[in-house]
Amino acid sequence: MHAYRSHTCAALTTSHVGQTVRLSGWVHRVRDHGGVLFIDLRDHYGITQLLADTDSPVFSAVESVRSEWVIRIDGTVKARDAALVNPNIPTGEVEVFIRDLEVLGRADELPLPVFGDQDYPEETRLTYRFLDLRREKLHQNLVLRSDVIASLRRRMTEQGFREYQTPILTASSPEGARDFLVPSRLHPGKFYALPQAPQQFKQLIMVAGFDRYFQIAPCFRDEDPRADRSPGEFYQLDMEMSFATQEDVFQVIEPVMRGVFEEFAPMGEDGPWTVTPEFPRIAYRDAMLWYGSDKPDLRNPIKMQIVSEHFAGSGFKIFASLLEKEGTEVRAIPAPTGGSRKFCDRMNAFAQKEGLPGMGYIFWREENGQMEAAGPLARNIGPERTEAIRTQLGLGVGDAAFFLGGYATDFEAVAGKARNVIGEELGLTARNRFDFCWIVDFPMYEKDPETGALDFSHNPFSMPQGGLEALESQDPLDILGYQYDIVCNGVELSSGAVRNHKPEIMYKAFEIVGHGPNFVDANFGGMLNAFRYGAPPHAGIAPGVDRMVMLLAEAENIREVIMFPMNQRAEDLMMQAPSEATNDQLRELGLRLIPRE
RNA sequence: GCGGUUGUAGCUCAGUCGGUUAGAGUGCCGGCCUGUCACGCCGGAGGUCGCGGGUUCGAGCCCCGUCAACCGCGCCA
Repeated sequence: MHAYRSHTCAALTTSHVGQTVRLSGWVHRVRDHGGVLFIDLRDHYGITQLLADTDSPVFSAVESVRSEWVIRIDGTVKARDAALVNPNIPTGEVEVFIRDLEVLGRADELPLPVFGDQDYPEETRLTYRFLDLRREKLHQNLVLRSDVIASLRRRMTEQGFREYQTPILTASSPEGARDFLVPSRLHPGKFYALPQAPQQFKQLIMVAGFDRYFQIAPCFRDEDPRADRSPGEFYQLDMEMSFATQEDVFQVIEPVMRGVFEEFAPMGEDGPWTVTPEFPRIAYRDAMLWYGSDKPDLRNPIKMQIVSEHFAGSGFKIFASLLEKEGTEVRAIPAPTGGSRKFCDRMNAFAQKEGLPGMGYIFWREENGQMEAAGPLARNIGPERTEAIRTQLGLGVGDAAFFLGGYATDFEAVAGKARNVIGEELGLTARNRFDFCWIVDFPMYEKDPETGALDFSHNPFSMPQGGLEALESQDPLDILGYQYDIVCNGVELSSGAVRNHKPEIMYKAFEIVGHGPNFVDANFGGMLNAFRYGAPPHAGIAPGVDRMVMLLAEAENIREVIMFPMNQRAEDLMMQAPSEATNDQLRELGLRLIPRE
């Protein structure tokens, strides 16, 4: 017989009754009744109930085991009486009578119980991650993660993509985020950088003629974390394809995403969560107008509209005078079923908390058998304008609408948040669904609101729509890029682009933001040089693996889907990273530490 | 860097208006218990109330400072 086990803790059924078996695992729970005691034995696969009584030759030894000890037992499989079956576990119809016991690993008193599903502080959980990972939820999340990655690989491979590795120690590239630097021993004073993404490498792979590349790629960015953003490192399904248009990328990736989300959809009350059959495509400008965000949650049916005309020259002086300024507008957030003063006041308070002067509202109610528009705004602008607004928004009795005015860039973000809160509070936002969309037609450039300087609004590798001609003839702020995002349930899952593979367009694109050829050569020389020797048009995208798993696991925090995550301060509490370097190490690298004030 | 929340037993938490010996559940240790599956019953140990200072006759509670964790902003595809 095998040294440790003949079966796993999930394997035994009534068909094994009478057999002598060997099991190993962790002591999940002990129930000691004096003359008889039960142990739930747990391994990766499941739980099996063991029992021993005074007839067992090792009874006294069994009495001494404690939670989370690792043990090996030999025993006899017994069927349970009908009344004693545990329907909650797959092995609930049998149990194993212990005849021999070996303690393989004792456990001290636990700083974090494995049994039960109570919440514990992050600090404890991260310090004892190996215990937390034994717990069912986290354990399952990481199994899910592995299965999702395997599925992504299979789906990409089936479409003719191959996985190629790119360097981890590479050169710094100014893509936006702060680099992690690694000092070079052989070149004192010089540094490698960890890749923020394999961006330039995958484009070089296209130049090298590999046609279809993908990689489950580690990416490194030295930026502060968020609940949905792990400090330092994360993984992307990075892909790139040659002779491809934006449409080709969509045709490849959409079925991969839909397939994976259908394959691993969580179970809702009415069956598994559903996935958008065909991802709608929404222009960036429309997304900002309709949803106040470039990552809209489409489970929420609310769509904002421009209603400036109803307020221009109206009796509501705040908006009327506002609209006399160039570039201002008034937008409405329709709120079906939100027609109560209490709700409207609460939303107005929300807007004030978010830093706006307030959020005007109208709501419609029935008074003496007649529809009546209520709220201070309605009185100010009069019945005709109020009715025109109601008609435009398609609202009726019991509904409300909120209004925000000024420069769109000043209130858009709050409007987007308000839309989320309204959808959530009124129960309009659907549940148990993955609602995907493509956000397309991102602007190439944006203006810094403070300095007025132009900068790339996404990354500088995208091909401008209209090519060189557009760069030379159009107002930079009007130029759109072949740049796209996948968004699911309000989460930005990825962004991608048709790449700019022509050196002359690259130089021109950088010139617009004030970078001369020397800057471009110095920072992107490796890639640009390759473009001089026959570069195919190419395009790609890079969906974030951690966020996909987060959505599928219904996790609120990205640490719930990462095996060994760092904390909010980018520390690994278990491995004690980062740690100090020895003087010898520093000397070898030619580094000296400067004390910080 | 800034803002918010939190910090009391190994763990999860309660702790009233500032009041005399700081509690509960769970875990741990001991005892009892032959059908439990969150087993049950009895007993016990376990506390720098994050840390420092202050107000007060008296501080877990009030004030000031500080540290840490998480969430958010800045930052970041």
